[in-house]
This record gives sequence, C-alpha cells and structure tokens, in this order.
Amino acid sequence: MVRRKIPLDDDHIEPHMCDLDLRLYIIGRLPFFKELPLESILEINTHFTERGYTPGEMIYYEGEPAERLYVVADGYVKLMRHTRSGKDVMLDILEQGEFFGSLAHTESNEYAETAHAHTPVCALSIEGGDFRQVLNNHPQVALKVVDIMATRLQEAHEMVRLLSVSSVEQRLAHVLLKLGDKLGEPEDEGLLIQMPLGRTDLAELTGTTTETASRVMSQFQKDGLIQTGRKWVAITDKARLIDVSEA
Amino acid sequence: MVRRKIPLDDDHIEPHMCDLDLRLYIIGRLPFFKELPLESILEINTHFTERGYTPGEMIYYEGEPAERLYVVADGYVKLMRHTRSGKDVMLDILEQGEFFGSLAHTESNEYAETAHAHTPVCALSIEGGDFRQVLNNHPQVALKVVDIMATRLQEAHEMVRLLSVSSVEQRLAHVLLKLGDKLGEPEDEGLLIQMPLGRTDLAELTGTTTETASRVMSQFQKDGLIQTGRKWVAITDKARLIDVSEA
DNA sequence: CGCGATATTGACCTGAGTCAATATACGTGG
DNA sequence: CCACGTATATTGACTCAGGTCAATATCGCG
Repeated sequence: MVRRKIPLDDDHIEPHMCDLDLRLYIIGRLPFFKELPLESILEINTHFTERGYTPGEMIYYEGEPAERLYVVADGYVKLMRHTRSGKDVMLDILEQGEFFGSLAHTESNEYAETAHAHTPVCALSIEGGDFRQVLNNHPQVALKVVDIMATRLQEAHEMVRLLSVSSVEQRLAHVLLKLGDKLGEPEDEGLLIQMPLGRTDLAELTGTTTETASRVMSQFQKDGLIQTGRKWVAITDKARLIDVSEA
Repeated sequence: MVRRKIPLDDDHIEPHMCDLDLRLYIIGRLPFFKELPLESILEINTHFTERGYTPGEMIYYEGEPAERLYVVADGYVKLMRHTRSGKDVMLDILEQGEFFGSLAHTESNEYAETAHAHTPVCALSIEGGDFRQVLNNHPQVALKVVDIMATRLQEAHEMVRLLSVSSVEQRLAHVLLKLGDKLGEPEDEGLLIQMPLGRTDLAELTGTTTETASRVMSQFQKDGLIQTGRKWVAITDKARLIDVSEA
C-alpha cells in the first residue's frame, strides 16, 4: 500500500497575479460575454478591476453589503457559509470563468456567503450597478446569466436531496465524481483531481466531520476506488464509485 | 390538552378554476411584469394558456423534456425530487405569483423536479422559447428574474447549511417559522399556517421521517411552542421557536 | 532533521431511523 | 346525524450510522 507524495501539478499551486493579456482573454471568453461584438466587450472591460488573492485570503464576508460582482480569472474560489458553532459548509468551488458575489438585488443586499481564495486567485470585479447596466443593455447576456443561475439552483437542490436521503458514503462518492468531472486529469494515479483537497474540505463539502470523511476515504482506498494522500485524491475506479454513489 | 378540529380557512381548500379576470389580474401583478406598460402586458398575455389542477395532480414530472414555464395563479404548488428508494424531498412550496418549470436552457433540458398541485391550483403557462423572447425584449424583466433566481439560490444554500449542521428539531423550527412568515394568519390558535400540512409534508421539507417529525411536533406542542392537529399547524410562541431554531 | 499541520484510528455515545402496534380524526354513506 | 372505515398521527422498543473525544501516526516544509 504505497502512498505517493502530492502529485498535483505545480501550475495549479504557484501564485501568479493577473496580467493584462489574461484579463482581456478572460473577459472575452466568459460564457456570458463571448457572443458579444468586440466593441461591446471592450466597453464592458473598462468597468472591471482586477486583483490577486493569496490562498486562504478572503474576497468578501457573508453579511457585508453586497457591492461587487466577481469573476474568477485564475485559481479556485470557495464559497462558504459559516455557523455560530464553527462548523462551516462549503457551497461551491468556482474555477476560471465562473462568477460570484453580488449579481442581483436581494432582500438584504448582503453577501449571502463568504468567498475566499482556495489557491492563489486572480479575480476581476465590477460594481453591481454597472453589471446590471450591462445586463440591461445586452439581453442575451441576461439570458445566459439566467441559465447559469438555473443550473446552480439545480445543483443546490440536488445537494439538498443528497443530504436528505443519502449516507455520507454516497455523498462523498458523489462529490468526488463531480470534482473528477470538473477538475480531473488522467495521471499515473488515476483521474487526478487537480486541486489541493484536505479531509476538512471534503467534510465541509459533504456535511460531515473530518474524522468520518477520513474513515470513508480510507475505506474507498482499501476497496480500490481511489488513491489518496495528503491534500490530493485520484479516482481509480470510476464505475464502482458510481455504484457506491447510487447504492 | 384539547385538540381542535382543522381550523384552516375553506377558501384555501375548495377547488376553483381560473377565470378570465383572475388571469389578467395575475399576469399584470407578477413581480416581473408589473412594471411593464399595459400594452406589453396584453401582448405577453396572448402567449399564456391556463389550466386547473386538482390536489395531488401532477403538473410535470422530473425528467420530462422541459418545455413550458408555469406561473401559479391560485393555490399551492409543491416542487419535489424523488428518489429510487421512494423517500421524497420537497424543495419548495410556491404560492400565487411564483414561477416554476422551464425558464432556462440547462444541460439536459429536462425538468429537474416534479411539480404537483398541493391544493386545487390554477396555473398559467407559456412555451419556454416564448418566455425567453419576452426576456429578450424586456431587459428589466430579465433582471427581475435574475433577482428571484438569486433569492431562491440563497434559500437552497441555507437549506444545505441546515441539513449539514443542524438537528431535526432546529430544521423543523426553521421551516415552521419560514412558513409562518409566508403563509401565517393570526387566529385563535396562534399564527396559523394557512395550508394543509401533514407530518409527511413536514418530513419531506426537513429531510427526516414522518415518525421523527411527529415526535418533534408533539414535543413542540407540549412545550407550548405550537398548536397542531391533523394537517394544520399554528405557531403560539414565535420567540421561543426562534430560540429553538438557533439553539 | 524535526516540527507543525494533517490524517488516521479507536472507543464510546447519541440522535434519529426502522419496525410495529395503537390511537385518533374526519369523510362518507346509511 | 351517527357509526364506521380509512388515512393520519402517535408512541414505544430497538438499532445503527455517524458524531465526539482522544490518542497516535505521518507527511512534507522550513
């Protein structure tokens, strides 16, 4: 039972700030902007500012007045909800091109979750009102945003279902599969999830404790479903992992 | 410990179909249409069809091709996700003016949940493409839709948090309070939730079993927090119920 | 090389699920 | 209008997944 060192690609860990090319590249390829004429993209671009964050650094806190909409230019961003007891819940992991923050007028107009950089992150942001102006001027962008919101709502509903009716084993299998699809890269170890993920992260993603997450991961490894070590996971038997998630 | 008969208002239970006045009234007052000029509303109106449903009747099933967007004109609609094991989860209860169904292009383009009439329901519906056309022509409507989606996403995230970190007691208290705010009317019994809600409904709303829901409700009643009977609940001590939900 | 962060593992306990029996409310038909 | 039958709700006894507390092991960075 040889346990490998962290096999994650350094690209995904080393810090780097946004550079100008990246910025234009990102904005132009955002799923909701990419069909706009160049002219519009250049105009929209002027409203964005950019900023880098170091791992663990907060981008905004739950409860703060929601003023800006952010877009991940590089790195991974975690969206979390905190609880008085200290047991936190991770709602989502965002990658390049995904947005978060204030994109709508809600009741309280506060950020509903805390966003922080999980890896080194470069994020672009735009003032909420300016973004709404963009939506107003470009209905096809608004439609795209509605589509993305609908997909996220479905994912959240699926998580509600899993938390209501599934075991920790099933939820963990499900989360690993989802991450594998989103971030997986074939490596010697199997389908390697290209992101540092500790037991605490997995626990927060599945609504359990680090101890239980650890136990289940150990069992998965013994059963040959995954390879795992400190802060990394690779899926070695996707088919059987799917079986577990649907058991 | 006198247990009252169902104190629910008959208005909320007796069937009635949509009539024409209701239809125009509803469309004109929908949160996302109400700021449009009358002319536009009349035009949009022509795209809607209406239909009545009896309690328990399905409006659409999870997995069917998602073709139409619905709006509740009258009654209450439950959104559910089913599970192979038969244990269902209730994602939302919608009331007059709320929309559901196909409002976006998602990956699979299937309904992600099952909708069915909880009480007698009148629903208006519009073909998905037509609705997108409306959004395209009226950006301020699209913005409103984005706002509503954002609020729903936050609510779903809050449920994820509750399922991850809270006890059944807390979740049940939370759900009762939310329903009380949304549907509560002051009556002799307390803040009466104007909707027939059985133990099974409460269980599906909180991710537990009917037996546990029953036990917790009995305890709440013993503690003087609520009054409850067959298919009805009234909140008698909101402050202490809040304490429980935040314990 | 050694230390601090991370992960594992064990023993124990408890909230809530399961299975089952009973009670109660309400609609229905006589 | 009452009596009966069915759907709903309650309650008890038992079980177990997974939480908690605590000790130990391991990784990989500085």
